Amino acid sequence: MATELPKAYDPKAAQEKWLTFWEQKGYFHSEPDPAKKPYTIVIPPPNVTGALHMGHALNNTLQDVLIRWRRMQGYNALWMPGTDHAGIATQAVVERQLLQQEKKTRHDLGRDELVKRIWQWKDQYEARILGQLREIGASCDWKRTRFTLDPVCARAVRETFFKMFRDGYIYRGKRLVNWDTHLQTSVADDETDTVPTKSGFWTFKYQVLGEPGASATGDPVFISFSTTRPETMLGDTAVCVHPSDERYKALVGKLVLQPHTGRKIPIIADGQLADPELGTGCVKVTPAHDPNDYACWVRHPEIGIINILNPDGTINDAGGEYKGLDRYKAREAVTKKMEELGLYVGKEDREVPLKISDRSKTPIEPYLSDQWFVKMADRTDGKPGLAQMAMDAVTGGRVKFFPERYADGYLAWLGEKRDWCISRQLWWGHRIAVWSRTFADQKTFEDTLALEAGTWASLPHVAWTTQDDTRTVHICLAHDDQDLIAALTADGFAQSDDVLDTWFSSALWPHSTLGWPGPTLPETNPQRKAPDWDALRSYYPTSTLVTSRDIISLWVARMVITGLYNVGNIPFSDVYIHPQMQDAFGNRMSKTTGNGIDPLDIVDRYGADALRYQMVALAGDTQDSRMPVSNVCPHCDTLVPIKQEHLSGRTKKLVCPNCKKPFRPGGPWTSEDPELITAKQASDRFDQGRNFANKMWNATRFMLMNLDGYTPGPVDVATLPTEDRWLLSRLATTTKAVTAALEAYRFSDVARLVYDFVWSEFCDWYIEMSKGRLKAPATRAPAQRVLTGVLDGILRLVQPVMPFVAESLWHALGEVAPERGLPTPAKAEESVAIAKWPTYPDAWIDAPVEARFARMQDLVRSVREVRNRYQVDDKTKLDVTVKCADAVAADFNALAAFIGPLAGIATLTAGPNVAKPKQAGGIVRPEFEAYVSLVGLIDPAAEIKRLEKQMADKRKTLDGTRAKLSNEKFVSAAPPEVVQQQRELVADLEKQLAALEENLKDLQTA
RNA sequence: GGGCGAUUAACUCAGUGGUAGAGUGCGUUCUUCACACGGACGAAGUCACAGGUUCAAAUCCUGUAUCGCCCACCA
Repeated sequence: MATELPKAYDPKAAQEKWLTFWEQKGYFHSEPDPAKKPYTIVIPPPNVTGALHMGHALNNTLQDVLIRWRRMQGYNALWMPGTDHAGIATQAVVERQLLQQEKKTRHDLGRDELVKRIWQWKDQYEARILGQLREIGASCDWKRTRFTLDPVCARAVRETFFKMFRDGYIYRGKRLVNWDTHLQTSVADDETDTVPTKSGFWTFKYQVLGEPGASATGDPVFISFSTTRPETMLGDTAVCVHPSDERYKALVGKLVLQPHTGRKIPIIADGQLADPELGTGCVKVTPAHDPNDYACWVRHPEIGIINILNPDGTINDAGGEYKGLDRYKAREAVTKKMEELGLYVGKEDREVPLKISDRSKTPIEPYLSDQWFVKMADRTDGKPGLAQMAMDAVTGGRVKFFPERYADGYLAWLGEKRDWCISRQLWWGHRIAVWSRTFADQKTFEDTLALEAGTWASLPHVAWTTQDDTRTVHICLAHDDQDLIAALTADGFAQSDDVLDTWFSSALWPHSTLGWPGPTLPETNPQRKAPDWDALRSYYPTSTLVTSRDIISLWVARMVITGLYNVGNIPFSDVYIHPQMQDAFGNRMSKTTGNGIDPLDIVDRYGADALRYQMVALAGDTQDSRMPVSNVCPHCDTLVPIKQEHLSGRTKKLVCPNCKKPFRPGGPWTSEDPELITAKQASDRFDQGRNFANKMWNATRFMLMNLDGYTPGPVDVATLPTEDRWLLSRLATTTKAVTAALEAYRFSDVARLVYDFVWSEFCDWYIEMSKGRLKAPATRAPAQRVLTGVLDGILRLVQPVMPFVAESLWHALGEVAPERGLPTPAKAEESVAIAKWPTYPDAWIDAPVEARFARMQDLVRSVREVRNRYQVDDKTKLDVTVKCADAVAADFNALAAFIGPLAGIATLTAGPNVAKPKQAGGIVRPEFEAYVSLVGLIDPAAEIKRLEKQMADKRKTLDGTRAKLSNEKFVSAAPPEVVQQQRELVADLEKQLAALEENLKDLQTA
């Protein structure tokens, strides 16, 4: 007797066992190998800010499916794992923790100490993230794990920055940034939230100066304007009206008095800034503190630009008597002064959109600051324009998007060719390697340049540029030349405090992790492997990038840019964009709203295979995919679906509808609540995957119980019975379709195809049919060979999606049938993770056999339906007579050995001339003229009603189709095969209706 | 405001011109020797709405509505 498997699949045991096994075998490590074609994926590095969520589970499962599949296909498959330092997000989370736990700011700690703390945080969360990836079965090459601040990456960042600086792509410029006054850093637009906030809408007036400062009546003339931020009046450099606004036409060009500062500022006309319909139609212009005003200043630079804020949000010297006041205090003071001067017109309460920093949760100030930029525009000096270069890669088809439509967004964004601000006022990140000195006077500036420029120009690792308006020299070093740095420092140069935008290092990820700019850098971590030119040559460009659409511009576009710029080649040929997950109500999942699910909750409850199966199943080509979430009652394990009302305002307590006990819903809680147990989260969407794993487990279990005496041997398909040929036809078809779906990134098709084949065709039909054959010695051996051979193929097909259950069953099967396979058996590989991806001969695909089998299935289902409708118990065998063509009868006879047991038929008589039995029960299914002997089991009235309804439906279809066929236009315009098909349909329906009619008569006379 | 996507059974989704599909759930039934995380059978849909193209529309076109995502804007 073969080894017996437990009755149910135990995911936990399997996961632990096979993770260790795979690692020991080293299957996932890849080395450059000229004999094999490479297939490479670099992971979108998760931020080290926290744990992985469901979006990561989706993203990484899909990558793993591709990698495992290509590995089986014989590619040299490399999946490069790693994490991202996520500058602002990580620093903010550590700073927040520092403030909460120690009541300290980063300035209390100092740069070195804070960075040290963040490294500690990083080590902790990196380990956690990599552990989570491992747990869901990600077959990454862990030896190549990278972090965006690794020396390997730092070197690439330094090199890229230097090259871009030298080539004139990087420049110093002013930029109105989102300034976080609390963290004292600029933040990106997407790192802010806009929240409606109660505030005011003030209206003031400025007095118009000029000849002779009066109206016709001699009274002073005023111009009024509205604002939501009165304190910015301190920085006003103009007031602006629409050029076609008749009310103000006469005033354009005159000056007004800014009363707080005493400045005389002009009235200008600008159609883009002022809207005559809004407010007074006149608007004040504060270029340094408002994005629109800034844009106005760019159009009218003569008005000037005045910064009134210090980095901490207090008013600076430009604010005169208001200097040192916090901006909100200044707002009051400035307003009060206007009241005193009689320039205050009014105020209404209004809800205004206020930009809040995601990280510090404090209001953002638009703030003018010096930043480093990468120039994206086309160039006139023959060097390529970066944006255009990346656009050409997509329009030229070298980089392809799946689904294609995402290319449009990519091209539209790049088409704006907006420069990329790459400096961040942070401590956590790649520090910018630029040393700068601002000279106090023009002469020293020029003298120094005259003296030093020649020296700098002669050094290949030095690039320099000047900012003439501020008399500043910027020197960029390709590497830390300590002597030069010492000399520069002695000369008054200081290194920039800024670090680079996180996306700058992420943009290099595909080539920096593969060793660019080579050669080998000494590796400090003994467990990891340093990349070199060889790796870059072998694995670059990578094959597929798998990501979600929200970072197509931030990340994908920039990888294409730097790949082309640094390596001279695209970073990847395919970009697959997967859907985003939403909750049951179409809202995006997030921890803070509590509608997300922790993937490890799912692994724990349903198993990693179930999680992965579901991720694959929902990855269709639409943008979004919904996942209803439930809380698991910690008392009685009931699933309590999350309702819309639970989400608004975060319900803190739920009562289980089943056991009536209270619990705290799962969500963004940072700690346990001793009073109220916190629920884990779940979703019954994962049932399907869990059940599927168990189904395969039990199919294998059945086989192991029936493989006594198994001997391997070749199988000649042509001589096999119909059901075997049907199964092999289905296997070959399915395998081909699965392979095609993977090639086209149609993941949901993969899940569906495999599921249907295994469950419906293999288990429900073939295994059931094999039971009889396995009992008879004469037919046992071929059935065993087909069963093991097909299961072998199934496990291979399933491995990329559900590797744990596949590996478990592979080994279980291997114990009994180590040699197996179709058509010729071979020794099975030691692991399905490295087994060959299956392919079967096209000749196996046999449409006539499938058609015959479908008829048999129809008959079986029909008889079962009758049994069920008339409540005939299973022990009662039925006699069935089928009137049909000879060919069909032959099929039935060929399959009679199975039809009987499957449908509980005692005698089956089939042929064109069979006589209807004297006491027929009813028509089994109108597709056949089939009669079942059912004595005394029919309720004629109910049956007549049912038949009439059925006949009415058929007649409707028949009439419609007949009308269609009698239409000359249809017959002439439609393709001949369609016309033929419709004719057959009519004939079929007529036959069915006639049979139903006859049956109805029988019933009426009974 | 612009772009993209969605709207098909109670739920989650397939279905791109020719008789409406699956899984879950639901109902009936079966705990007989792979699996109750199971087997068998069944009920359930004006394919969001309105026009148009076509012999023929869930499918193609136009518009409307609702929902979602991205981008821009909001003195």
